[in-house]
Amino acid sequence: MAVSVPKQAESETTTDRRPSLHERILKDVEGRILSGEWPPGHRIPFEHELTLQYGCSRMTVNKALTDLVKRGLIERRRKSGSYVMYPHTRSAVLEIRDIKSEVEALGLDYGYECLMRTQRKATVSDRLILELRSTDEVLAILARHSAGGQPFCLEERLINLSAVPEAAAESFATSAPGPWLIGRVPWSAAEHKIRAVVADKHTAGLLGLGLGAACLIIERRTRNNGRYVTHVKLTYSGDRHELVAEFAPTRS
Amino acid sequence: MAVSVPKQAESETTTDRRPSLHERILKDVEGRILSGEWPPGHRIPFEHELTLQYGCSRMTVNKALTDLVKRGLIERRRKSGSYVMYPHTRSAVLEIRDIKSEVEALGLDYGYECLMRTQRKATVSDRLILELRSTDEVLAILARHSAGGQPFCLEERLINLSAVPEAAAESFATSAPGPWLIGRVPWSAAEHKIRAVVADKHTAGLLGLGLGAACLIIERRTRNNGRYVTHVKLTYSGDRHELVAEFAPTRS
DNA sequence: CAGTGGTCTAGACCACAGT
DNA sequence: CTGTGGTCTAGACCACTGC
Repeated sequence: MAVSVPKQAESETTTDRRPSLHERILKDVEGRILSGEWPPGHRIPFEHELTLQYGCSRMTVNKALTDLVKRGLIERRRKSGSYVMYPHTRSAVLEIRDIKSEVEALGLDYGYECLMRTQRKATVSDRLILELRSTDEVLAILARHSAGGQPFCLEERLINLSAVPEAAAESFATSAPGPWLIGRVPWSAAEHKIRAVVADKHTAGLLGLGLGAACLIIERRTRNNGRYVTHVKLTYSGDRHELVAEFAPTRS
Repeated sequence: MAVSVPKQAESETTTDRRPSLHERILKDVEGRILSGEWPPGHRIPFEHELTLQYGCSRMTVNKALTDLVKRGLIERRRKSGSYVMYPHTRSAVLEIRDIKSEVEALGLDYGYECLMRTQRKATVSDRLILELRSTDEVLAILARHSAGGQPFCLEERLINLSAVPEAAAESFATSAPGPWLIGRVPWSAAEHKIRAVVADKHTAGLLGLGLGAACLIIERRTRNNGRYVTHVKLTYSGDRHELVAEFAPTRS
């Protein structure tokens, strides 16, 4: 019969045990890396050494170090040890939010209106964008989001009706397709393209901009189960809107 | 004395054991979620049930499910169970690459030239941007990156010399400060702002653009050890450059 | 060959939230 | 009170790799 083992083996800093042990180990090592004490290329202690330092089992140490690998801070090689990674590619987490919450976060009233809604057989352009067969049908929507009574963002959306047939029954007259799709369709991957353009006459008119104004364009194509579900092109007034991205030391 | 336990307890799909067991469990559950078989709100099997299904210990199941929590796919509540998350905020991983590799990835020759380099006591503007004291010194650099002989991107950089005193000895005449900093200064966090503007006369001249061209601006402020290390403003020609972001189901 | 990490086990105790 | 997840242990076997 197995013996009940005392929980804490104690090293020295025995106070606050709110954070779990593997979390504390992770933070300790992370701290030494970020402070520069352990520079890129430095070999961090072996698992069995940390095991002794923290008075815990190898699984616990392993969990912390495995997490650090996922965060891209260290790299581990068998027989050799664990090394602080050289920062090579940096990634930023760009949070693509729901437009309504985006507007409300600015403390403004949100408005939505559907300017156009067409159901059609996929055109050549549609087929290129969503990788469709010519027999597929799509729903094309042009809508405008507003903030505080002013035009905020133009949405040009294409929905693959073969992937989301229920969308055909929705009018999207008073609520945007984005949130509807999010609540209904499981997502697995998406690609984003971000670029700047000068507003053309049509866009400028719909967004209430002067001719020649700069616009920020975000295009997103969402994939699930091996096919593209939807494509959306969002056009923002360039000087009224700013994308903010937080940094993340993600693995790459 | 502990008994050596047979490694595999086998359920049914016993073939390929290249992927580890916890990885297989993770993929299985992930697959059911992404396929829509387990929709948002669905309660996935308890750990002890999966333990039986896969014929493994609870730790192995727990590892898989803990990973799914970190990926934002499920949520776990004690006494209640584990539930498929409703997708609320979606995040995209925006990869901010080194400009040189960016250019070379396009198959073009990369060029760099330093247009201005000033070392000075922090101005009011500098102090606001990097949160400095008035006694701090900064290095200000204006540089141009080119691709295939054409101007590609303008870099306006500010380096906090209190954080990186070694930078004062660098001329940055023939190599960009970005890669130099990356190899030298540990990073912990950064903020990005992305927006579109119309090129002013000066910028248009330096980038070889027509008046009124749209530009994509990326500003990045890098933090380490509680202070800002550097700030950089990159100005790209809007229609020649496109930011690409991959999707990531990161926790939020 | 020997040492490292990768993975797994069969238990255990605890915190917490429903009932 | 009971059942769930959160964490941890003291082992174990294996794959890989540098010597």
